[in-house]
Amino acid sequence: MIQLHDKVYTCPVDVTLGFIGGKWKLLILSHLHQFERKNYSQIKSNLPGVSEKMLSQQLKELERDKLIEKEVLSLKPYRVEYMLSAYGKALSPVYEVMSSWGISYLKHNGIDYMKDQELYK
Amino acid sequence: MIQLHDKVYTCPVDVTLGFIGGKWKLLILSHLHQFERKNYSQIKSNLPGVSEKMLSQQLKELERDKLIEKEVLSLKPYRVEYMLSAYGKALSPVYEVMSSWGISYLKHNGIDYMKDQELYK
DNA sequence: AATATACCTTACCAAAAAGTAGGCTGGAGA
DNA sequence: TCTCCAGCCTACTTTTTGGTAAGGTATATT
Repeated sequence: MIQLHDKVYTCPVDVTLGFIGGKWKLLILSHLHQFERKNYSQIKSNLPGVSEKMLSQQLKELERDKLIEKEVLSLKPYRVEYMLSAYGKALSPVYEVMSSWGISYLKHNGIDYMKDQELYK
Repeated sequence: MIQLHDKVYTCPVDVTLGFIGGKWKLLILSHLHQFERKNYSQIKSNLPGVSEKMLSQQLKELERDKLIEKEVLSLKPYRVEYMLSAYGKALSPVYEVMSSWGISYLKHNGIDYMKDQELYK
């Protein structure tokens, strides 16, 4: 049992899960892993189905927890770019293994993601 | 967009998340990764806070999805052991990276999990 | 005979997470 | 001037998830 920030965790994996759990965070992180840096709208269109509420909420939490960084490109027209921080990059194997596991699962189910992915856009 | 089993996924990571998402599944998997094979009660005591409902539900789903395997040791007194399947083992880097990420996060917050872990039992 | 332990299941309820819908600023382009 | 897009935020509602409590079988232990 680990106590931290008024919460109790059963093990280190549980601690990590506290930061990247939920429906959207790992998706955001792995997209930033794939594409390096992206602005708000680009992330939004990469994650079909995300609502703006969810996206800005999750981005804010990821930023607060130092998994991603936001660079403000301009203020007058407010423009930003998001990218993985060193902490976020340390989880790269997670994004990669989960991605290839998913791809091979799809392959076993007759879906060749690598070949078909342009069809899904 | 990927369509599979009446659901829509945004990418392969999302597909994988469909199998290991939620509060308990990754914890169960990483415990089985650490300890090789365990019976129901051992898993239960390794996951403080899990209810029997959640545990048997999640074990059942993980088994259905072929991430773990159950060996029935005896029927008359019903005794079983759970272990990772090949599919479950393919995610090992996920368990390991998430665990070491958690440990280093704790270290940065003044908790030396490796040193202190016997204290928490 | 009573209790304890392993291994579950089910019905019901509460909390957390996520979705909907709207609104707001400040350019840029027609 | 009107509309569009980037980049958000907030109130409200719904869905999903997880928790509680109880029940149930079979065997071993005291």
